[in-house]
Amino acid sequence: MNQSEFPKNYDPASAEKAIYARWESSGFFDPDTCIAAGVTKPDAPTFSMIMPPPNVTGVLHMGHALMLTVEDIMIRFARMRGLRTLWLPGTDHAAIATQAVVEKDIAKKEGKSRHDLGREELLRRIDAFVGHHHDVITEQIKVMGASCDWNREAFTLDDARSRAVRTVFKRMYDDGLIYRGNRIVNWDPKGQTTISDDEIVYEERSATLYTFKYSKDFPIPISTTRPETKVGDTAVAVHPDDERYRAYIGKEYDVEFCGVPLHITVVGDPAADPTFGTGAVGVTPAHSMTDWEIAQRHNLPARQVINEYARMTVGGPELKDKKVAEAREVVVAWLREQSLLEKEEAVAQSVATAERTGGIIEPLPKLQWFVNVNKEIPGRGATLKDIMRTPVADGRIRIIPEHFGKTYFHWIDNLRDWCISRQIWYGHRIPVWYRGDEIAVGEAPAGDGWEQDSDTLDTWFSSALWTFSTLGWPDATADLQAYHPTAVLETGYEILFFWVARMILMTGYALDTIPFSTVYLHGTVRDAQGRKMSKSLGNGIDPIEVAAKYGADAARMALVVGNTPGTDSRISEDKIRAYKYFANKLWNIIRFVHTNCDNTAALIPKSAPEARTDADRDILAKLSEVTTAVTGNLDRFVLHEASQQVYQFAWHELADVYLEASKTQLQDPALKENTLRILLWVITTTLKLAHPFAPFVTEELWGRVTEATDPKDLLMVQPWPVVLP
RNA sequence: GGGCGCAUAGCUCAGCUGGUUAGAGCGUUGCAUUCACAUUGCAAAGGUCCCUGGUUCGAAUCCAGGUGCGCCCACCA
Repeated sequence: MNQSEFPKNYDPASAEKAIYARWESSGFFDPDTCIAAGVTKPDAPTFSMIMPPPNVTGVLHMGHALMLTVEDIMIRFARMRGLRTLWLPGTDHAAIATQAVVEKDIAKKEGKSRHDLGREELLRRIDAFVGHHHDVITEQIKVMGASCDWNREAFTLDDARSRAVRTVFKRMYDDGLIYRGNRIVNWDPKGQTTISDDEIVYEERSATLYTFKYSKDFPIPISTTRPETKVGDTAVAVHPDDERYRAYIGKEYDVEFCGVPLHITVVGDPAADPTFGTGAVGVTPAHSMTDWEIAQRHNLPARQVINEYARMTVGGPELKDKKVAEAREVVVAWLREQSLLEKEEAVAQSVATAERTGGIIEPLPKLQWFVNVNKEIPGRGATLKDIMRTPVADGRIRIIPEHFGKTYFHWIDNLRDWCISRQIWYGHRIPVWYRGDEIAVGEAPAGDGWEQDSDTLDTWFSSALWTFSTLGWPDATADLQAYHPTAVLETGYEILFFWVARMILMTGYALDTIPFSTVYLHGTVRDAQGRKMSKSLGNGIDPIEVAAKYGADAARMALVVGNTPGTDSRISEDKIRAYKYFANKLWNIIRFVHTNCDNTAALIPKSAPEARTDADRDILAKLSEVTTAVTGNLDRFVLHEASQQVYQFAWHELADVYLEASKTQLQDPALKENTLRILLWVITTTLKLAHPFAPFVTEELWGRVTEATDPKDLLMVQPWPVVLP
């Protein structure tokens, strides 16, 4: 082989695309093909992972790149160890996020709202948007080298997943776990929809705490930051042991507050904190979660005074139809006028806002669908909370890093019923049909006059089914049988609650098993200064650009080396460049052997060759050591150690020490051939060890050393090196 | 208010169940180099392992307290 065929430096840009195409055309991403071709034994144990589906809202970022890298390392390792390995890819419809992006775009370009377009037209537009992003995303996944099975690709909103959603919904409804109820929900007036507790972002703001009485005759002053809601008060709550107010408990008063007649009952409730404000709470059941609960305990009526557009619905012309902020001023002015205002204090307040739209959340009573997490499941002797807690508590599900288990339990302990209905159009429509007083659940009923619930389901409802809906459930498919429960769920710690917990819930409920036995949580990828990457800061590093410039292998290594699970990491171009150099180092190790040997393929030993010099013995011993260490670390998911060990060995043992020693040994005719055998043995083993981390360059070099062209000779399906005892 | 985590070389971080002179990458400094690679090699400098106390033959590692950061949760009216 001459110089032009083996250039001095590795050029990832020209090699990677062709290598991925070879992998894909081999069909070995699909475990069925592996079995058919004989690279995997049909009775081999399985190793399966379902890819956390990226949102079709955007394109891939560094967080996705980290996810794909970690998962691909696990998958390639498993495949090379001879396991029946499945990595199933997919994308997520991300209901609220996607609809919000498309609506915003239409508003900007055409000045139209969703109501101008209508439900069908909006959905058509969203589908077009989603189709485009899906294609971009799948290309990007390939750029990163992900060896996932595209034959089994899934989408959270396709027909198969829809059927799974309807089936679970129906079953839960029949079990009384899904119910419709009038409850206080987090209403986002900007997005015109309900959102879950987890989609709320609290913002620290300064506010004024007003202390006043409803009227001159009312005996108890109250404090609030939201005087405008007081027109909806039906009670005042005081602590039952509070001496100051005990005498008033049970008394009822009629007052006129800012032109609105109120009927106030004084109740004793432990929720009232005697040390806060005046120790008495004005209870507004319709516009506060806490107050709603107080009202439930004392059978108090709820009176809605704010509508879906955050405007007042009661009072005279000075109040009615006003936005809440304006109404507040009106009420405060009235209080001053009436000399009812006793105190004004500046306080810090955390305001609930919607994660997606930034709108200030207005708690409202609404008819919504809920999942009851505290009800005993018929015939199971357990609640959904129990189902979430038990497998983690008893160790059937292992969370890495371990300490997230504590956070997980803490979250479950504080969990309330899950509101699953959303007032948006994009998503799984709630599978409930109404006709007068009749109700049908699950599938559309025959006959005329039925109308389907207009709401859609929370995205996480369908995501929660992901490990089994992707494998064909509710049918008892061969895939479901073979690959479920999956081996590992690898995802970011920020969605432990959103997603991981709910997968455990749904799988435990629907299949009476666990969705996965290991949860591997990765941290957030930050920039070199430790800031989160964001569009507004403009500090994002695009993984696709990086892959083009330095190679996907370099990006993968940079993301994994020194990055422990559950911990945020920093990435910079400097770090990525360092691993581009590593790929080049591997390249030149092989290049060196090529310049000294023109029949590498024929000389590759079948088993460990004999050592004749101290240098030989030393490198073979080191090779065994690193093989054992890397294998052990990959088995335990300690990727940051394993990747570093490969790097260290290839560069500082093989290249720096043995290659140098081999230069003199190659001059000795008595040693030359054996030295080449050892070199080839060590090199081929090293390529195998490095392959999960840097799949492209190792595959390329493997081809150059073995000169083999049969798909079965691809490095990706070679057996993992074994250390003989 | 409740919970979780972090503090180790100039920078970014490893360091498992406590055990020789505490490690890596990047950076810095010096030397080398027509020899696989300058995307190189060799070498060097650089650390009270945040503080205090405890357990121990022995602590970066375990325990308690403190200080400083960060994150998550929450019904602060």
